[in-house]
Amino acid sequence: MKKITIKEIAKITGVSSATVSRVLNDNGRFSEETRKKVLDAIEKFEYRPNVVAKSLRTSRSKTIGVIVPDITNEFFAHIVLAIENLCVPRGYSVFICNTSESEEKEKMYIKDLEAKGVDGLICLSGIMDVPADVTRQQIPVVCIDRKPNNQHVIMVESDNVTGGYLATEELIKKGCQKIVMLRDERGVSPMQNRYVGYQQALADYGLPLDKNLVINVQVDVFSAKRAITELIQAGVAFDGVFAGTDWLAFGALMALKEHHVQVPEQVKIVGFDNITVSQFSSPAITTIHQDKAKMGETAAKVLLDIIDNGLDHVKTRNITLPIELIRRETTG
Amino acid sequence: MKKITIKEIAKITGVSSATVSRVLNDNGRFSEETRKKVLDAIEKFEYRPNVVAKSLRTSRSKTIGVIVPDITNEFFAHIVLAIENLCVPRGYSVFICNTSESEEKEKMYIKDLEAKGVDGLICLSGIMDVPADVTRQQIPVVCIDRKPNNQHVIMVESDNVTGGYLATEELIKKGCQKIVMLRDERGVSPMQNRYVGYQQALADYGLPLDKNLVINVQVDVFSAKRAITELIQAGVAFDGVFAGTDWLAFGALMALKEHHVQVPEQVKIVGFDNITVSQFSSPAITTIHQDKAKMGETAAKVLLDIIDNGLDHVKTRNITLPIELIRRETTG
DNA sequence: CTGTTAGCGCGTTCAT
DNA sequence: ATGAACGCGCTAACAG
Repeated sequence: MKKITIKEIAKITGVSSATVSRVLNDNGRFSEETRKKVLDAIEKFEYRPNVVAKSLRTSRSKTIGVIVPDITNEFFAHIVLAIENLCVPRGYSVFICNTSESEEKEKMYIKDLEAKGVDGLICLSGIMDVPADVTRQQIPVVCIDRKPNNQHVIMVESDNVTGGYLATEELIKKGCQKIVMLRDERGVSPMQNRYVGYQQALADYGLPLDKNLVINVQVDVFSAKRAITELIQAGVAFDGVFAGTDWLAFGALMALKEHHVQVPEQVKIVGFDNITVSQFSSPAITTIHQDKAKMGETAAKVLLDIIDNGLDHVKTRNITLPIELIRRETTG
Repeated sequence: MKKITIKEIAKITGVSSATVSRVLNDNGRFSEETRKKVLDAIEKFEYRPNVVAKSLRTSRSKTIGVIVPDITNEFFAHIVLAIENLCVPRGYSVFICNTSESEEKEKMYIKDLEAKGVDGLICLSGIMDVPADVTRQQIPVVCIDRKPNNQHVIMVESDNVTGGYLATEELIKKGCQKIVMLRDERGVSPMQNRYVGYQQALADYGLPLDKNLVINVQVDVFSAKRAITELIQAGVAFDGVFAGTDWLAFGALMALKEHHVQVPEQVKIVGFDNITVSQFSSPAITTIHQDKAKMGETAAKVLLDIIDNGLDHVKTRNITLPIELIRRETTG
């Protein structure tokens, strides 16, 4: 069965295609009678506008692109889902693009999305800056969880400094004196801010900053496990771990359990993100909750706002979302 | 900066737009000299073809749609990632659509994707049948992990019967006599097949099928936990649990731990899927590994094959992928 | 090897 | 309130 076009609907109803178009887009300048006729025919013949043609004509694709490092990462998946849940009801479709943490892929995807004529872009926790020739194209861009150098880019992130502070404070208040921090070796901005919070808390409570306890790791369970194992084997004394992500916290927990270090009795742990692993591990991991849904929703809202009303219309270029300490067993 | 078009490249290089198009698509019928000229101009002016116009002209969008119940579900996320990893290098983009398990949304998305002119569709573990008016449109459809009624739909799934068999057999061989099965109350086809395997194994080893041990639950941790808790409280005797998914297995484990039932000493557990929760829970859960990457990859491969060569070209309409028993601590 | 022409399906003047 | 005509950017058929 061939697809039916606007022209055929016009012929069927005995009006011109222009009129059908007007009815379709509710542009006025048609009588109630013709509206009925046209709508009936559309219903009857199951007409669907060809969005490609529409897109070519209007040069608006009603589509946005999302660049994400890894969709199998629960944290990102929740954000992406929130973006979609906001955009689709407003008539926008979403291209989700996995970069697998590859800078090259990221660049490739952005160019590709540009060629596809997306109306806007959301970049999640990306590595590189948004290419200048993209932003020059006037395509609105909103970044989540990453500080780009481009000035004219909007940014949405959690209050990582406060998060780092609360995490560290919790450990201190529960009696920890020597607190390890496990952080992303790449020194990305969110992790850097968590580290700032860590330092502030130590300072506020009169604890020294011991650089030997600040460990840079790759962001995966086993790197964390290895790092903590090495610490134990080297005989380094510590009684608390602030892990930059829940997976790092879990890796730390694995290492401690394996060496029969009691958690939380001998060592306490706080993670970051509040993803399921922290909820369901045993003992359950105290963590800093990031409102992933809100992050995605906010970014999408701002982006659609820019698309509709222009960049100048937006007041705040840096949106910081509150975080929350979730107390569980590892600081019990 | 305005976007540059093929016509302008033509003017600049002093050839016709048709020739530029030929060079662009490597369609032959142009000299090496003009190729150079055109390519240079393209490079210099950073020309990018307008894929929307191309799409309108060729009525091929180089885009496929993926319908998925929930992208935050690790199992689905891995499949989707595999699909994308296969499609993108072959020049196809992927629309990922979350139905949130809603039949209405699923229907809506499929119509939407149709209007967008996707070249093909992959449906993941969907609830309803693919609407007839979509398949009538000749849009190729491949389903993963779900048995649709439509005859002309290709199907990719794990060998769930064997999976159910191996899971149950493992429990039996480790000494279990009264094996609970936790399964999806909706009776979807993959789960049904796992149940068939469960029955076969029981029969082969001369164990009776006790309907009281076959429990229908919603597919989430807490439903499983509740179901097992009720079983314990009701004083039902059992020494093994075959859970239809790893999350169900984990819920069962939670309930058993809470009631101080030793796992695996008193009750053994086998899950299904092999996702991280089974790997990292303590004790780690024995499970049936599904090759998610392969599932996504296979479905995508077949779909692109149909798009390129037509449906008739495909030999097997039902593709079954092997599974594997992963022994861990819950059957230790 | 290359240019001319004719749409793909739609929205949008500019008429009436 | 409605229709005719044009063109968005591109590819395919035909002519040379």
